[in-house]
This record gives sequence, structure tokens and C-alpha cells, in this order.
Amino acid sequence: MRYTQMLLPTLKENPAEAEVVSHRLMLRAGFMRKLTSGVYTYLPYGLAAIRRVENIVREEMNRAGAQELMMPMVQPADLWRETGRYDKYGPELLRFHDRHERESCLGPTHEEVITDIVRRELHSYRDLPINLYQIQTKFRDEIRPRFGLMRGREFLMKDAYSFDVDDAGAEVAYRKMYDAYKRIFSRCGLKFRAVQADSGAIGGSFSHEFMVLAKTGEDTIVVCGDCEYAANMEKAVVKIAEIDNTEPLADLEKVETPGKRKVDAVCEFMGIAPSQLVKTMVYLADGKPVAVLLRGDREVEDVKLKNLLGVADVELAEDKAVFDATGVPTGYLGPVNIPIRVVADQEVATMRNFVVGANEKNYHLKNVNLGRDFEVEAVADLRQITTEDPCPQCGGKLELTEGIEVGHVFKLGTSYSESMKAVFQDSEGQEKPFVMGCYGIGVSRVVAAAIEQNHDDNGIIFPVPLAPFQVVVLNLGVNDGVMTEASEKLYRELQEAGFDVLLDDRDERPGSKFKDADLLGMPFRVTVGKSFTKNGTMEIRRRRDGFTEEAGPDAIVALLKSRINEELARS
RNA sequence: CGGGACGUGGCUCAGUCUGGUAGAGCACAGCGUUCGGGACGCUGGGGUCGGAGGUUCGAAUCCUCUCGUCCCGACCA
Repeated sequence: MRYTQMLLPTLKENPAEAEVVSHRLMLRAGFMRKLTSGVYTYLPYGLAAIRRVENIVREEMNRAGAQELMMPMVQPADLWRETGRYDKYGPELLRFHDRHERESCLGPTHEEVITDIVRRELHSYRDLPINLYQIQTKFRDEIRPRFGLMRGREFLMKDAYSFDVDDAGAEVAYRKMYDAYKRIFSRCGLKFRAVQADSGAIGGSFSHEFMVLAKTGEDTIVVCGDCEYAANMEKAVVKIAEIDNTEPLADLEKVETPGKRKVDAVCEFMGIAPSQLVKTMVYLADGKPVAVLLRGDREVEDVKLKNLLGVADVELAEDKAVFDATGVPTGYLGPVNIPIRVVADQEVATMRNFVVGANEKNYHLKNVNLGRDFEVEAVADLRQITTEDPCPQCGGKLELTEGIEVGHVFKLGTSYSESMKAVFQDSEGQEKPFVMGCYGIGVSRVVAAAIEQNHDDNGIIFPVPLAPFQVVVLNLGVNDGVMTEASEKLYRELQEAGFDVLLDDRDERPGSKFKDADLLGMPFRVTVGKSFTKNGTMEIRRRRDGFTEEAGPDAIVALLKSRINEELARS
């Protein structure tokens, strides 16, 4: 491609609307332009990057035995009513009426449509297993679109759906997709982890999120430096050391602690460590107060609490709500004779002779013990994991990192097939619902994530497999016949050698061309400039680290080829 | 939906408090010089100041309403 013929509008300045790196760089590098909130036009350069991801996804899906099809974006409400989701889905589902007043919606996902197709066309166990996928634009009317392509309302997604005769088959299908996803993200040159996700009511371990590791991620994840373990912060299992605490139980003692409400203040006043104190946090679980006990230096993990209590929502109670529920001001709460439900983090059960609030203003209790002085309704893992905790799988050292969810694999079971009466006959002639799985990849989000993970102050640094062009050739002498001829020749030769190459043939000053080349992030740059005039050599520069070398016109194609292969071999 | 900020030429912004005939830089067009890390000079084109209503002799500026965008939170995967 010639730069002079390409719509590639780069911006010198940061657009005011973009905050995060990928968003900023995608606008600056002429990837896309916004039409309205969360909705973008993909310009040629951005589309080319998306196509790279698409092709990798397509190849690996096909390799895994899935078949591509394409489903409609406009879907009838009745289909969604069959699964009850037309009402349940919420305002993210964009609903509208067509000219005949038929209720319709824009597909945010396609379980209903695919299940409809399969129930119409497949009737026998002989047709199974099958895995169908599409790469298509989805629309979700997000509450707050943000970060450009990271959370748009319209986005490109690959979604696959598997249908099997039984659970065992579905698990095989799941595993195949899990493996395919690992190949896909590896081929994209991304650093990622597959983390166990909450599989909700279905249970088991059949839901994984694929997270690209990058600072701007929307989720915090815990990864082990020594093994493969990775989990969402909310789900990370805290494994506490087995302590055989044989410290003798001491007598309960009431201590005056005037004005000491915060953990630190109480500890300092009493001369103890926060690890010897148990704090009492009052939460409203679906509006009803529950006290949560945990060690003074720990934090409650809301999701774990929510799951334990089996409620839809938990929130930390305001001071007033706490007082209304317990008659005690915050800061002096404790589990002894508290009038509300009490649950405790597992760690509390290993502690002895600890300090708690006395449920009386300006007093705390010393030498309190679970079982002797109070009882709790449940003991469970309720706190946030920390980097001091051991890896729950191998005991290794944990790290916290941010992650961007780019893929999700999920075993669905029979919930959709049952509600939509999608059945087949098994080998004994029995009617059975299909056992389903669904598998998504946010294609446009992968591009954003790749940029989040691969950039520097000057712009994007594309991994070779995702780069719209592997090479940019800068002709610094468009008005110089010799340089232009050499550039054109190189451009042709590189194309013939199978590269995607951009020839910067604009009549611009060298500085502008260098800046744009860096911004656009192609892995290699070849400059035909003054060193060519002087001694007949061209310069190859690697975007990633600035490594630069010179070669003559006869050697340059071969050299570039080997450098690119090196890059491909790195990941 | 709560909290905050902002809408002025294609882009980044000043001007708004204190009303008095719309500015800068970049980009664009022409000419000249320049040419290996976003050059310089001269000339030029381009703006219903998001929209509507109001106050006023006079509104980008003050008031009311409205539309849109971004950020934080809740929400979602």
C-alpha cells in the first residue's frame, strides 16, 4: 500500500476524548473515528488489524473442528421470550419495533438464534457433536461505554456454540475450545492467563476467562509466579496456613478505649498488632444487616460474602444503618451479644485471645475467643487475597495484576435447549435436550488489549502477527530519482516476497515520517535516505527496541525476512 | 441512575468570572526557503461560539430549558 493512496489520518495531538492508552493511540494512528458514544467507524488501518485477529481466530476455530456461519443481528422478541431473557436481560438489550409494530431487538449475543437453528435442523445423536461459530458485530447498550474499543456498545465478537449428546461430550468440546483459545492468544503474541471464573448455578470448573495482562485492565487478577494458577480477585481462594494454635485461653476482659474507633488507633492504644484484633463489619445483604468478622488487617471480598449468604447484593452499611441495627456506634462493634447475624472469615477461627469491640461506646474486649464467648452462623473464606498469601495450588508466590477479558469459555448445560425445546433422539430413541457450551472472543477488544500491552511513548508496537503491515518503507527522497527508484524497487520486492508493506511516498519531511512510523507501530522500518546516497545502504530498524542495522539493496529482503521470523519465533 | 467536568474553525485550546463587532497553535490552499526525528517566512480560505428561549441598546460571556461528549461510581461480561 502506498501511503499517498491510503486513508490514514494520524493525529499529532492527543484527542481530548481519549483517556486510556489504546483509545488514544487508536485515534491518533487513524484506526477509527467515533460516530457516537461507544460506536466507531473502523478506518482501513484499524480494520486491517482487526482482520489479522479475525483470521487467526478463524483458522484456529476451523482447526478445532468448528464451522463458521453468520446469524442475523436483528432478532424477534418472541425468540427471546422463549428463554425468558427478553424481560430479564435489562436495558443492555436494545429493543425496538419495526414498521409492523413487531417487537425486535439487536442481538447482544446469539444463544437463542443458534439454538433455534439447531432445533430445526438437527434431530439425531448422529448429527452430534457440532460446534458453530460466527464473527459478527454485536450491540450491547452499555450503561457507560468507555475506553474506545475496550468497552464499546458495538463491537466485533467471535461467538461459538457447541452441541453435544451428554455432559462428557460437552466437556470434550469445552476442552477443545479452551485449547484453541490458548493457541489463538499465543499466536496473537499476547501475554495472557486463563482464569477460573464463576460458573454460577451450574457449578464445577467449566468457565474460564482469558485475560490479557495489561495495566489498564478492568479486572484485578491474581497470578502465581510458579505455576499456572490464575484467578479473578473476587474468586481467588485464600488458603490459610494450618495453625495449631495451642495458646491457652485467657480470661475475657473489658478495656476502656476512649475515642479509639479505627483499627490502627485501637492497636496502638492497646499495644497490639492488627493481626491480634478482629474487626466487625456490618453489611446490608439485600437490605438486611449481617456482621462480618475478620482479622484487623484484612479486607472483605464482597463477592465471596454475597455467594456465602446467597443474596443478590451486599453493601457496607452506613454508620447510621449500623447504629439502627445494633444500637452501637461504629468503631466499638463486636460479635459478643450482637443482635444481628454473624459470619466469620476462616482466619478468625484460627485466632485466640483477640480483641474486639465491646458493643458499647469507648470500650473494647480483650482475650475474646470464638466458641467460648460467641458463636457465628458460618465460617468461610470471606476476605480478599493478598500477595502474602500462598498460591492455593502450589504454595508459590502470588502477584496481583490487571487484566483485560478478551475471551470467555462457558459450559451452558441444557438450560437453553430445555427452555427452547431443542431436543434430539439418542441411540435408544429417547428425546434429550442438547448439552451446550458457548465460547466468546472480543475480536475488537483483542486489538485494544494488544495495544495496551504493546506500546511506548512514541506509539504502538505491534506484535508481528497483528500488524497491518510488517514493514514500512520510508522514502526520504521523493524528489530524488535515485532514492525513489530504489524505494519503489524494494517495495515491489518485498511484496513479491509475501510481505504486507506500506510505502511512505508522501512528500513530507523526514521527521514527520519517522514520527508517523513510530506511532503506527509496524514491527520494522526500512529507511531509504542519506546513507543510501552516501554508501548505497538502507537502514532496518526494529520498532520494539530500536535495534538498527544497515544493508545494501541486494541483501535487504533476505535480512528482513530473517528478522521477522525471529520476531515470530519469540512468542 | 448518582457525582464531576466539558461543548468556541478539521484537531488542541484561550476568551466566559467583570456583556461592547470571535482569537492562537497545528492542519488546509498558494509562493519561497528548508529537508534524518512532527521546519520557517509571507499570503489566503474556513467558525449560526452544541441547540432553543429569555434578560439587555448590545450575549460566546448572564438566566432557564434542552441535546451531546468525557471521567468517577453503581451495573455488566
